Amino acid sequence: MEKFIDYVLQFANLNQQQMDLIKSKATEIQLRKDEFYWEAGKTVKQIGFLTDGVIRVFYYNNKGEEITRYFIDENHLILSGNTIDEIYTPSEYLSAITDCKLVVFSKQDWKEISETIIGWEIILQKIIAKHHSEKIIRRSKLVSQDGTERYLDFIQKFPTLVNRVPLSFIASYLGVTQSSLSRIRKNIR
Amino acid sequence: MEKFIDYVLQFANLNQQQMDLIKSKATEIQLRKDEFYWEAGKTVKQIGFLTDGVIRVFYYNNKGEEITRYFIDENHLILSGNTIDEIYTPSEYLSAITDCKLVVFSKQDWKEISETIIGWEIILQKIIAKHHSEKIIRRSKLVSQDGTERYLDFIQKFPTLVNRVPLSFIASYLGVTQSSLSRIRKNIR
DNA sequence: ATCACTTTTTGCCAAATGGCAAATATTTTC
DNA sequence: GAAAATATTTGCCATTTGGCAAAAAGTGAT
Repeated sequence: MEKFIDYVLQFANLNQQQMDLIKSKATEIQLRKDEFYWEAGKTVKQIGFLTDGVIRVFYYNNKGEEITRYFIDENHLILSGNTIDEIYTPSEYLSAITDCKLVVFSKQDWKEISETIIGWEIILQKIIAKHHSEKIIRRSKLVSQDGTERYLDFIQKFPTLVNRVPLSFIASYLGVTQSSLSRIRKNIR
Repeated sequence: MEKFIDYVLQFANLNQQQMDLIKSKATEIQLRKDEFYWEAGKTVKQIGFLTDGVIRVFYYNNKGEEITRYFIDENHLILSGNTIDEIYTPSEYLSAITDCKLVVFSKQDWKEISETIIGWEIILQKIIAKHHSEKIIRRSKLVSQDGTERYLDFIQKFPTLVNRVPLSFIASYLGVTQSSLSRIRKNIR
């Protein structure tokens, strides 16, 4: 819970009253490994903040293969697609790679909280825009790199994920097969 | 000019006064083929809308290779990075692939226009978010596709670009070499 | 029409990656 | 701690892509 308050404090000042409001509206939930947080086609009714664990975002391509689009780790808002919209139905899945803890707010409560924190709405837009830009840059870079470069880039950018995320998911994220990534790893050592 | 008004009308209603305001603030400019619209490191002072032509967005990777990140064609706002911020200095280049016509607004005028159109600010955020999401999805898809799939996807999504953009830029965008793309093209026929 | 210049295609071969299945290694469960 | 389940590595070979340079095709100016 404190983690979420700290997160917000990075971007806006909060007085005691605001903090209390946030705390009163927050619900802490847990996900066990392999549990879904979102499923494609099911409307999302909450805004979530991940305090512990790792979640992966994936979809099925037209060959029916599961493609990992990215990972979310602790201390990040879950902002896939247009979650913030009042009604949002994702076209992809979010599932827990490890056991997870989250703080969630109903959209109604979230709205109420937003309204009491001056400028929060705009700040949130900027956070989203920043996340988006980073993802675009990150995905774009992959395209012009070979497997080894992609992997080196990955471990440099997400050192804390490497040991918590199965190889197969990283491979999918990087757009190489699992066996290729295994060989790439071997060559690096 | 009318093209820009039409663009805005897709998202918001405008009365005569608002249209006149927009017209009075707009400046039409032209770019000749290969001219830069933005250069990395040079602060952007305008908001631009492309009415004719094609622009490509590119950067240099760590090997010094020019990587095309995407193309912008007519009737689109130029919204790379956080252009909308008051001060924005891009880290990439935008250059005209064909002769281009644009409508541009100084940031000051843009702000003034925004303030007279109710909800415009929010609508703009949504447009940006939508553009971003599309780019993320588009780039992500590439990663799990081979060259042929990437190219087929490209011509399906951007049929009007294929004949106006040199092969080498498309190849760079798709993350394959020029000669590979040439062979891919041959196989498709 | 010709020349100069740019873009695209092609040939040749090397390197990287994929596909599949079996062998190892690691983790989980009882 | 052993058995079962899951994840990773490896071997083998086919396919794809890259790299480089030359040839061919296309474009534009005179």
